[in-house]
Amino acid sequence: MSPRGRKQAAELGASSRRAELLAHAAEMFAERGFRATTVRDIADAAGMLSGSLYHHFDSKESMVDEILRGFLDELFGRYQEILARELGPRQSLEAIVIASFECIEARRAEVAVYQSEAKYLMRFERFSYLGERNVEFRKMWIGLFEDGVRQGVFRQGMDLELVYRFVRDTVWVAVHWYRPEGGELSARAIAEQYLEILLDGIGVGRRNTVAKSNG
Amino acid sequence: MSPRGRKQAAELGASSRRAELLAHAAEMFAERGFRATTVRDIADAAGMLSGSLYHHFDSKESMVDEILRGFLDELFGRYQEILARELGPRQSLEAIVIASFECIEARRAEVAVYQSEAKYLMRFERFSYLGERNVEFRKMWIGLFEDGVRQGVFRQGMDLELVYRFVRDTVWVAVHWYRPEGGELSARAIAEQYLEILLDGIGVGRRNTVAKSNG
DNA sequence: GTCTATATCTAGATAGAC
DNA sequence: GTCTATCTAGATATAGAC
Repeated sequence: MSPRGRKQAAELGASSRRAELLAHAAEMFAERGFRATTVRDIADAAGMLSGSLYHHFDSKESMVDEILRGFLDELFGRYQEILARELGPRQSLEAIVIASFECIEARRAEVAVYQSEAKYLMRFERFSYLGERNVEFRKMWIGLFEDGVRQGVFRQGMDLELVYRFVRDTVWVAVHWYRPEGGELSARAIAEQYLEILLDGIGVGRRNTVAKSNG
Repeated sequence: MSPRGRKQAAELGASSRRAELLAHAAEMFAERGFRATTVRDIADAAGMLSGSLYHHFDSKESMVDEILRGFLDELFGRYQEILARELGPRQSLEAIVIASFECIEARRAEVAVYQSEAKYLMRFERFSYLGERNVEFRKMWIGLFEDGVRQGVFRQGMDLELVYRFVRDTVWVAVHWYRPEGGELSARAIAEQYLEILLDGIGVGRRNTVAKSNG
């Protein structure tokens, strides 16, 4: 083997070990939470001792950082790509919801870590990008809804800030119960059912019968 | 003051101190998470030293236990009460959603603790009641939706397990952003907007236009 | 009922041998 | 690249004085 070949193999070996450690870490951060997971837990899962882990990462924080950056970059790229296609508000909404559920399917652990730890981590300067991403995501969603209302495909008179929060939350909390392995429901199938509820509602016919509050 | 009066005052003092400590604990568990909150944090907030806290509670676990039991008992009682009124599926749904948002308003910290810590705590025997409550809540919701479909007020052909999860999640995750103090939106006002989305959807007219998956 | 002092444990992280 | 050994900090919890 040439020196170059050896070097490449070594790098591949090192990076695959890194990836393996990250995968274990993501799984455990998702399952028990970031703070409840010890570096010993992660090292154990990978069959090494905690000291050895520091050859690959310089802290537990660096691990969660890498996990979150990777996930957010991909997700944001995917959303941008869909919007760039200019399908119109309704089809963009559908594509984005489907992409989100597919993301849950493909990167369950990462999504769960983001979902349950972002709020806590955001307070540290190192993780300020989490807040920035939130702003971007919000702008994207609200813009989509505004377009939809303007074009007459979404109802008028809704509080779009609320709509945004409901959609965002409902899509992402699914990560806590969605297990593609066991059941038969594909990400697409779930997305379709969800979109049916979101676009048409669960009621039969239009109502406007909820008693309005006095205040 | 009579001996009896003194005893009552002492008990009242003790129990109000307990309540105060629990309130601080709930606030901090909600904000930073159960494990990230130290007994020192709680004691500090109440203006005492960590050792003194153990005069009132025998462990940090006991504190979160008391918080969750109190919250779940009240919430479940409230739901039962609404169902006992036999208002029919649609009005029951509306009343339960409104009651849930009111609960978020009135007991924000407790709801947040339940929301973010139940999954972790459930694995310990001491907190097995969390799992039991989940089963009861699920039975109640699914039953409500089944009645509604049977009576023709909710659409047929929906996966009610999915509907249940979406409703449950959307209602409860609101605790992470809903701050009644600042804004003008009352719990009732949010519940109404939410019910409008849930019952009628955000789309204009019926569609059935989501491309069905091939699988 | 609170304080002081401290026992005990567990965590993240480092240094140097192999 | 992994192991052994260990440092340091911070956590829960306890005991006994006041």
